[in-house]
Amino acid sequence: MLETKAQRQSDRRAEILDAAERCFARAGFHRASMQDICGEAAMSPGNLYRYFPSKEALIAGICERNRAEAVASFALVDQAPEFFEGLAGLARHHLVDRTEDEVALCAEIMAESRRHPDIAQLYQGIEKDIRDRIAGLLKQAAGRDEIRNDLDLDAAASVLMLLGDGMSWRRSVDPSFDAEKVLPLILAMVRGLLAKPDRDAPAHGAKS
Amino acid sequence: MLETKAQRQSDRRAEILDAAERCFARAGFHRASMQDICGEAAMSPGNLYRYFPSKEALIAGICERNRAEAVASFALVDQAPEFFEGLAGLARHHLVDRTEDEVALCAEIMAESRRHPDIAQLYQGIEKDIRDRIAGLLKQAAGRDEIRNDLDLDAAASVLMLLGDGMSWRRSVDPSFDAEKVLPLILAMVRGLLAKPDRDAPAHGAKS
DNA sequence: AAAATGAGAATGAACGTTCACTCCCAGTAA
DNA sequence: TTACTGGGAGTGAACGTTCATTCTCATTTT
Repeated sequence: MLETKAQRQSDRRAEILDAAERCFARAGFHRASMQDICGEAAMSPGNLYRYFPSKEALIAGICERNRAEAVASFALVDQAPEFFEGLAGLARHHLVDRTEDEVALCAEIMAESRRHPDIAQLYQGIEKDIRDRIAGLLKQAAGRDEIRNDLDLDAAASVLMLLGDGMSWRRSVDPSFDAEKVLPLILAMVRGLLAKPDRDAPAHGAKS
Repeated sequence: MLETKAQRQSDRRAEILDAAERCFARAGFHRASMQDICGEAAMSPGNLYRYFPSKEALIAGICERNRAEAVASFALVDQAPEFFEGLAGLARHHLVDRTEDEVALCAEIMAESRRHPDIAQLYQGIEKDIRDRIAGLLKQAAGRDEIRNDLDLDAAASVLMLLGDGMSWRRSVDPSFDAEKVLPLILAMVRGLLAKPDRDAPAHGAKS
């Protein structure tokens, strides 16, 4: 009884967020009006406002969902047999397999976090979370002797995040960008940065 | 006479663009109103509209200026004695030396180009220009035998641009990001990607 | 005088949000 | 069964505000 009530509410909220995601990905935050979202969600404004108190709350809700998803993807990588393999899987998952809409939405959130202080705080929380997980990954790998141990892990984590941002942005801004094609270069580059210099790295394939 | 007229007009336009840049960097495109810009430029709306026909035209004007500046910075690098040195200089100029406002503005333009088709076209023109110049740099370096010659230059150019975007975004989104600290890692990484494998690369300094 | 330059109030559209109201249905008393 | 009722779900017109843009008129320059 009570359960189903709460469940229904939660489902409805999820539906609304789905609709909002579509609108935001299509038109951006500012150009997607509440009316648009209401239309997409097949719902009147008044009713929508019973589930979310403001447009900003929609954005926040979407952020939270993304965070949950990001965290989940890290859990998957933790189980990879070897560090670079896991990293490659994570990169592929985040940067190649994502749909246009997901990338667009991510770009939108990043852009928005530059202006709305509340969103900025939320987003930076997520960033910190992700950064910590990356640092954890690196530390673990260093412990297992899979990467060089004289690295500034903090700076290395920054580099990895920066690469992620860069690929994500390039995808969302440059229609001719081919993530699939560039990813191997990136991974080779990262390997060069992180791998122990002892075992001489093989030449990365360039001519196909 | 006629010259001074045109000059005055041009100066006035530049002043307005300066004011608009400040406003846009501070508040973003959508939240910076024309009134704000008028205030910053110490000018009435009616008068401002005599110099620029729309808000979008302001954005376009700013884009053009940035393009001109970017092109100029490439000319400087072309004169560097050696490829990696030139690249490092370019990176420093674009990613470390830039002011907060310039980075913010760049982010704003990128975000806006995702929305406004006209801006998108303009921005992609600039991107293409820059990409061509990077490709030219790489080709030249390959010709001089300064970098390996089995590279996919197109993909390598993508990687370099992606790194630039990534650093730029990280700067504008993450206040704790220290470009100065990360740049050496990035450069070492790029060197690993581009340099000829013959001469064994020295270990990049990590522990400071 | 004529043209260029400037000011600032006015305009109209778009937007997020609210509010008064309707609809639907489970529960219950007759 | 039927009639009543309380409240959550849902509606959509309206509100107040903001904003880009335009209009009208004053001032300065040629």
